[in-house]
Amino acid sequence: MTKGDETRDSVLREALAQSSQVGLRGITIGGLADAMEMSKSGLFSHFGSKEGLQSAVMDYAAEAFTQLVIRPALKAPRGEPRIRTLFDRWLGWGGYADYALPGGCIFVSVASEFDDAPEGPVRTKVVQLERDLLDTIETIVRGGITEGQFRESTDPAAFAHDLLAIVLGYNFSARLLRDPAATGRAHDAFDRLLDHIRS
Amino acid sequence: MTKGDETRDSVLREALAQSSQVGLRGITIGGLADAMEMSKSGLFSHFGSKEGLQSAVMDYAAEAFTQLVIRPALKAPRGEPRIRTLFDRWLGWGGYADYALPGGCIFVSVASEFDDAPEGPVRTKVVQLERDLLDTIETIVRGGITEGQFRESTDPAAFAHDLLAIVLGYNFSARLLRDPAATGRAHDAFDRLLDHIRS
DNA sequence: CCAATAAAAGCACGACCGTTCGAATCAGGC
DNA sequence: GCCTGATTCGAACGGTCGTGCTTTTATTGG
Repeated sequence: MTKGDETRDSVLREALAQSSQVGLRGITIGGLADAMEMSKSGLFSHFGSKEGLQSAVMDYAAEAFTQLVIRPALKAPRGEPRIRTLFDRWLGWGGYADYALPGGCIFVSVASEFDDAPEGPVRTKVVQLERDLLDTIETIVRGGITEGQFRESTDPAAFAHDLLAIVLGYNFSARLLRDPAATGRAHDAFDRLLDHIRS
Repeated sequence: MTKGDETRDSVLREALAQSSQVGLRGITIGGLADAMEMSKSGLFSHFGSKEGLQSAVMDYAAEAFTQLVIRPALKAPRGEPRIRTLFDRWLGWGGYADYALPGGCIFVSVASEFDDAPEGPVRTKVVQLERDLLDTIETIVRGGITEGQFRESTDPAAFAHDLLAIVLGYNFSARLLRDPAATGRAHDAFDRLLDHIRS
């Protein structure tokens, strides 16, 4: 990895951390340059535009999420263990990297930030990544159906949607309200969701 | 109502509409002034600071929500009809006023915006209003328990949390993904949630 | 109708925004 | 160890941000 790629990478790591707290729109070239102790223009030249930076952050986040959440889940046995691993890691993946995401899951933070945004490359990317995430969940569910662990009548898309809703609710309780019961409730909801599709 | 209060009110209406789309942080004194066709300073003088404006917007939103969602729910019979009315109106309250909230429920939009924000008067207000909303749901659930419609063992706080999660998920699917199945899924999830507490 | 008061406008400010560009500095291949 | 290209920097740009003043205009009570 060349020097340029190296700084680009560490800039993205910092940008991801900041985005998880203030959103993709909240990050600032100047603020990022300060945190990295480099010049605005030097940092800027790696991305060409703020949109380019935002897109790069989302790509970087997707890569990290794949490595820290999805890959470990796919290593677990098909069906319930796999979906449970995904859920557990998802709730806490901000803490699993050598760096941290102080603002929790960025896919949650960013979702409502772009829900009413006009069409544009960043929104398109956000939507696509969220869809990819739902697709992954659906695939795992389908695997569980094939295994016979989950009912034939299970609707994978509905399950994925409901699972995402649980994570959104968890984020609300844990981060906004700082409710200590958040984790327990999320797991309860998850168990109930699983009960419904178990055969 | 004096002239000043009148303009203040219409500014808040516009500010609420904008906030539902771009968030409380996304609104701008200048942008608001343009939309109202008045000067920045004239508009500014009604609120004293941007924080003051943001707080006022949340108060205004709470008032509208009470009138358009909570009050109609409380007019419905206790128990299931009441909680169902709340849910239905909640999903669509952006369209119920003579003005519209083009960005949907502002309590949803704003939740993740402030979840990692440092303590401050606006965050405090947001948290308090969200808590009030959960309290209202809990009270309605307790009413249903008293009526005998809901199980004695029902946990009103957990129900309120789960209901909120459904709305968050609905917002995600409907507004970010623009999934036409969003409404149906939200109602399905709501029915399942009710099934669980019905006696 | 006029005076007292409230509301709105005009203007300027310092700070920060994203972006451009030319100059300085550095890295790696010969 | 130099040459070339990659990388970073410094300074500046036009804009917009929130906010403070002073002045002008509108409203209202007597």
